[in-house]
Amino acid sequence: MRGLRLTRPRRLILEAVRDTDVHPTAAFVYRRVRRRLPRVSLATVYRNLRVLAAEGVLAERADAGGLRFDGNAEPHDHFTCIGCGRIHDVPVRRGRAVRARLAAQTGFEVLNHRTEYFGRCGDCRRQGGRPSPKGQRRS
Amino acid sequence: MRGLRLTRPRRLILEAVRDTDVHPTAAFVYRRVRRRLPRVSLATVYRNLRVLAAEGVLAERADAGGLRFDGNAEPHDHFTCIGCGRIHDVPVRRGRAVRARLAAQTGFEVLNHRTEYFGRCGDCRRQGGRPSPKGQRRS
DNA sequence: GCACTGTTGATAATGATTACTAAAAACGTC
DNA sequence: GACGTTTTTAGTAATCATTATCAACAGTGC
Repeated sequence: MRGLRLTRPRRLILEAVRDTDVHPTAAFVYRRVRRRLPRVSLATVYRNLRVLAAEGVLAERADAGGLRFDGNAEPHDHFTCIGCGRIHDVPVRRGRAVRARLAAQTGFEVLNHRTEYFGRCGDCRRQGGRPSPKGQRRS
Repeated sequence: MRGLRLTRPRRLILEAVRDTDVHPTAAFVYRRVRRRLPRVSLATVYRNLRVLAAEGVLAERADAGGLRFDGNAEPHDHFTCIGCGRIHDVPVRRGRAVRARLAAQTGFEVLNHRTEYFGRCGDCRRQGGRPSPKGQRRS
């Protein structure tokens, strides 16, 4: 984290992302930060989420519903439950081997890769039935 | 492809997606279709891209720049070149094993997974240097 | 032809994200 | 701690992608 001033809005934004496990959207972070800093601006939230992501303090990811942020900046994969919509972190799988194989097959230089899993989490499996509508909800 | 009328706009939209290798956005498809059907509406393009994706004729995917469509509806992974921005199809890797392992570790039922690779394609490697700005361009 | 159903084009509405700007805060220097 | 400089902020307008609405139209079967 090179020269990066930790102003109060910035710190609260970072804490909001880290203190939840929902891989929040900007709107979610905004609602959270507003509890402690009611006059914060939505633009400030967006701006700082991008700044913090550029610094590598946060990770940024796009999914079907838009932009999401992740307080865990270490490499890891994601599992999205189609029942409740929650996104869980899962340990990243193999490293070099897959990249080397793809490179050999295609001539691409693979610098990075990320896997997304989709399915049903333990809770939703126990409840049986099909995905509840609330699963589609954004947060 | 169950009962799905192949109207002229719909057919042209499908062809536009299939006749390119760029994994186009809706705007790109719109521009293409307009060449042959100048009065087509952007809403028609969006509507039918969704319809065709729902039918399984096309695949829909979200990335940092928004929605993209893929004429290849078979399971496969993607390699995104950070140099030129192009997205290449790559064969999907192993199937069952990885899902089973994750299920055992977490209790999740994994129904599907998808891997995104990032790196530099053959052309961009040969040209050396760092990513060209045009790489960020949308199409 | 006539009723019925699905599709279209045009445009308005929505929602997320970004740009802009004047004021406030943080900093370094004296 | 006042002063000039730089960064950051709040507030708001602007932009952009996507979706909704709806009247007109086309296709089908009777």
